Amino acid sequence: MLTDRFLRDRRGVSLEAGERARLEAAISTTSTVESRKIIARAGEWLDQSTLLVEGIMSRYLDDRDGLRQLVAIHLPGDFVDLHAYPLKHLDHDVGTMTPATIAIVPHVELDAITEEMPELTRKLWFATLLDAAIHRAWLFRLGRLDAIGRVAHFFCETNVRLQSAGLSDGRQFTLGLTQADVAEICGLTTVHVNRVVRHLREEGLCTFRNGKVEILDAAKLARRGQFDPAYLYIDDPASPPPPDQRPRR
Amino acid sequence: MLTDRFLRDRRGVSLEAGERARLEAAISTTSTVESRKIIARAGEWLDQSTLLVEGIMSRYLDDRDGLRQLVAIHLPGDFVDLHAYPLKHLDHDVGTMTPATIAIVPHVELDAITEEMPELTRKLWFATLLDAAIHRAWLFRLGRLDAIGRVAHFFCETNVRLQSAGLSDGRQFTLGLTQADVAEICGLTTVHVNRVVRHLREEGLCTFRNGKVEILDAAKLARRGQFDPAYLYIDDPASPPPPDQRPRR
DNA sequence: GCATGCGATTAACCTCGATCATGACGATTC
DNA sequence: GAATCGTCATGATCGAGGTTAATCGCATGC
Repeated sequence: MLTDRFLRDRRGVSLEAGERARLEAAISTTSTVESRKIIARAGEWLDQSTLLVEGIMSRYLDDRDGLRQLVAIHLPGDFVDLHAYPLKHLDHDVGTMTPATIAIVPHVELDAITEEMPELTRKLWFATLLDAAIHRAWLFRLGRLDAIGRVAHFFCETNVRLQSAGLSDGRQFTLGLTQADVAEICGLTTVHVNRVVRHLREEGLCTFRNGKVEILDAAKLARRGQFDPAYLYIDDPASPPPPDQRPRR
Repeated sequence: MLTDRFLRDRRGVSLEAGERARLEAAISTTSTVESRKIIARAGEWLDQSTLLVEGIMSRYLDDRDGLRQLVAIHLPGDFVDLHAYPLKHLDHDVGTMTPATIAIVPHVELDAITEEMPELTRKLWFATLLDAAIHRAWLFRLGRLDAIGRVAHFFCETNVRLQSAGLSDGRQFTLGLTQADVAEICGLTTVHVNRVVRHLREEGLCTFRNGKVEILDAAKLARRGQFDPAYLYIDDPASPPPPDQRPRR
């Protein structure tokens, strides 16, 4: 199903079969989009949202000189601009990074869901807040890490996210991105990303060639990028949620 | 009322009287908190959220060395950790920056609201996505602006937000923050924030003394920080939403 | 009266990453 | 086969901002 990867293995909020079916039924059309196409522009009024089925998409802001700062990248299973449902106007552009397959969900369908299925509504709400949590990790990355740490953190995050989508084995994965893309994500220049990539390779942490990332030493890479996957809210039987005063569940 | 400033003058989503009353009724307690206190820690399980009535609060992530990166500051009227309602666990700490008055809303009340009032639910959802939009502006700030631009952008944003809360006249406002706080927001050192503040003063853009900001040249300051308030979704009869293919309304 | 402490300020020094430039390699097009 | 373009690679130079440290102003407390 098109929604199979949506909220997969997320702590406590994975969809029930009925909920998934309802969401699937909300899809009006699916289509393929070529690489590097703009799907939605900042300020546009939207009455539908986009579920990413295959490929990689991004959201970004432009500066005065036309340079971009990516604020999110989206992987298969992500509801790319679900936040357009309550917001209606986006504050950024949305585009593809690679060829992509997308499914369209009209907002009128979401109206129906929010009227009838409060539990599913909370899960959709959760999905948009997961993106916000990733924004916060990116803020940490840009504000507190040096260039090497930023790239390391980004690779760690993407590895975990792709793994939960079943698209990485945890050791290597294909990311259709160039060094210039990574630069726009990490707030660096492509020249410097190139040097960072070389450094990471020489230190035996990871390699990045032809859009393919290979993790050589996951622990060291995570340490270098101060990466802790807790903010991704992924179910992992091996690492239960942190201790706290939570009632059992 | 305690909720008077919540979603005030936000494009198309201000609360109806009945909705505001319902939210007001959802408040269980109010209390005052002293400055620099932690309200919630990362990972904790939460069954209530906090509406900020008076004062300034922040959300932040710690790096390995104990340095903090602020990911949000909250002003009176903000529903500081409403995102804890769907998320249950936060990925960051929440604390006060100044003495504050807060109102507590138990999640069971929000359960009831989401069951019975889908329209209000969408507005609450909107409020959490507004915070995400601000996250994105902060990402732009950290990723694409230099030190002077970052501080300029932050002062512009805060001015507009405080103005919509009725706490700034657009020319000057009191922000209980130190230069060190601004450093944690802008990903800089306090020493450099000091240099930036001097520069902004010497250039006649704004001053920052004793936690008070005075805007000397709003247009120049906005230009220097590449600030465009669209992402704050504030109703402003003087500046209608950007042109697009939206059906009339 | 003095001690204490926080925040602002300023200087000296140095590093990280930007900028500018050049070239290699492979894929595409004509 | 030549030309073009996107991506990767690498060197040289420079400047924005970090680091360290010293000082000052001012409030608070004893």
